Amino acid sequence: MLDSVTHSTFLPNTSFCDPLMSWTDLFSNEEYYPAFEHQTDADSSCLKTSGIKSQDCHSRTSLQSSHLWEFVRDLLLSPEENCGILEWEDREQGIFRVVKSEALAKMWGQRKKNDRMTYEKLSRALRYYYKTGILERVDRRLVYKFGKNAHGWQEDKL
DNA sequence: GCCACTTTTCCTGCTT
DNA sequence: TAAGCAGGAAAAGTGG
Repeated sequence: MLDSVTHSTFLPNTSFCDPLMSWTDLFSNEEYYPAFEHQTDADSSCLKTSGIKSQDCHSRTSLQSSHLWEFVRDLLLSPEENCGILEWEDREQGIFRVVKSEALAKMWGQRKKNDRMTYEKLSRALRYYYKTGILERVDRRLVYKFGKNAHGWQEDKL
């Protein structure tokens, strides 16, 4: 069964659209760039590009998902937008890695309107998903795996 | 207002 | 030794 949140919005060549003027627009705003001083110019450029791109989008996107795991999933399914913040380790098994932990936390914080969000807090929330089967533990740092209760991440089910 | 669920916050301990 | 990550406990937020 398709996940209504994801599928229509991450088809190839589908422009990213930010629903709440959320993170992409926020990152296109210079006010938010100081938070990314630790990142490379390439990262900032990528984020800024995403924001510009979002302005002419045509459809609502999944990044309005209310749950953290959906937010993470949607970033993974939108490689143009995650700017290398997340990447698949094993796409078929649902194993992924957080490459830029601080950037991910910042995005989530913007999404939740919480500028005190850190990766430490975000990762704590992710670890709670182990209990519910949405995520499975992988014994490697910054590596997670979608569990049996996670949906919408499988390529052949999109 | 209550309840269930999710997320946030703080803290401690472990690993790299 | 320091920094980063994992997990326990409790509080806060949210929606039904």
